[in-house]
Amino acid sequence: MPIQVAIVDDKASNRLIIKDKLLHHPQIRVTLTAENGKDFLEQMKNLSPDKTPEVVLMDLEMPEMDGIDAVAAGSYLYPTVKYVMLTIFDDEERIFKAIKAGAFGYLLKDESAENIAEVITQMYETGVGPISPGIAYKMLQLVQNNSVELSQKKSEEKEKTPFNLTDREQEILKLLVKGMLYKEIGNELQISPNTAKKHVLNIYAKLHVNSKAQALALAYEKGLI
Amino acid sequence: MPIQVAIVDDKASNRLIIKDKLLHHPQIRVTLTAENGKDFLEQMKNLSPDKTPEVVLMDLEMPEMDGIDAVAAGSYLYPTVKYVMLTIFDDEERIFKAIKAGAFGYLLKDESAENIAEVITQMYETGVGPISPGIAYKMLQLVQNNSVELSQKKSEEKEKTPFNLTDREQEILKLLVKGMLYKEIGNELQISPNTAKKHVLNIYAKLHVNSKAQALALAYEKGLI
DNA sequence: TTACCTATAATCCATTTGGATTAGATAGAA
DNA sequence: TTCTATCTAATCCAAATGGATTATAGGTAA
Repeated sequence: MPIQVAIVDDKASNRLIIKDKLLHHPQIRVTLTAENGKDFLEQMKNLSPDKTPEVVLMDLEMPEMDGIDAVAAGSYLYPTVKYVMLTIFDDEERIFKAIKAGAFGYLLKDESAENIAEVITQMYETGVGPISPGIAYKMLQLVQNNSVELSQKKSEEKEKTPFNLTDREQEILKLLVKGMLYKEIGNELQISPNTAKKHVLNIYAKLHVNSKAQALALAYEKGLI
Repeated sequence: MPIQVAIVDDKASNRLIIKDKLLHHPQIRVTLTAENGKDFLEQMKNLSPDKTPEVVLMDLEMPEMDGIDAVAAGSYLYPTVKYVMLTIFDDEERIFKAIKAGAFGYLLKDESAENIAEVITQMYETGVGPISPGIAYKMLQLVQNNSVELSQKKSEEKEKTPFNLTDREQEILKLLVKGMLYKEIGNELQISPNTAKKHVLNIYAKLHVNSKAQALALAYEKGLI
């Protein structure tokens, strides 16, 4: 089955050029094109799940909604999709922002057909595309200078569950903070939505809050998740 | 002139394997091998300057002195040398420490000869190596999950409001993420709760979400707040 | 065994939210 | 001026949520 690819670019000519370049690669099929971030998100919403692209080539600069915002929303709404930023020149600053927003690679638009195809394939298989020296250098500097920490803590014995949440409750809290409905949580955990709700209300009681939004705010601020 | 490379690994077999892999690449010459960090530093001290390696492939775990300490000292004593960490498995924590200590690249030991050679070459030419997909993935996750910022804000350049939220909408998003009800938001801003709701729904439309919880999740994860 | 906790599930009811739509006021751009 | 964007506000309706309560089953501790 070919890798399903979406192209998001405001210039029709650019979409065509890239599409053409990929035409001779049978393992890749362009199944969706959009002319800006908003258009992309709207089309995604009305798409049957089996048509969901695996890799999205996303222009950085576009009217209505640019590529960074589109990736930010897209990587939240469709976390399995891999986003590759398209740039004309090496716009490191914005590429970096895009990575932070959830992009996993980038491509220069005038890349050869073979390179584009290879990046898409690699992206699909390994989860990341090649990182240019410039971006890698930036990331390294960042890590060397900024006090970024790995989310370790593996050393601590059993992490005491905050607020005495049970394992199940913690599990449900994780889904809760993703913005899921009772229905969806129940579905995810193979339990009745009523039960999911009961758990959520129990969590509220333990956290001393009384709404999803409050629970999320607390969970995020106190790092419960 | 070939790139001069050092290999530091406590297992003789590992040193041999890597050396062999590089044997067929005439542009690379292994000029120094050491079996631990201490050994490496001592050999470096007694080396004529023209024999100084340009790139050092450094194992992480070694007796006497491990790779992290060796890089820390080495990058101070010989700042022009590029240090590439060798890992068998994905040891995030220590790779990370090595970066902070001054390493500029990472390689999985079972990487192909071609990939190792390419990393060394790029390391020599550009200062950083194309990071292997596994490590790149980790770096990306790191950058994505930690709210790190690029060094400065590049002069002025008015910061673009994310998702084209208006000032009012941004103001309301701030209250939203505190877990407030429409009623409370309206009260806070001295407007009708209906108006507050309208704003909130407008925000949803711009973020392409359709619930408070989703908006909060997106806002928190993408650092809109 | 009894008592307790947890996970499961359901029901009733009031409140809140989300979606769609309409509309007035104002300010700025074309 | 006309067009457009923004902020304001309201209404109707359906869906989701929050609160309270009841109930069953399994496991654990006293």
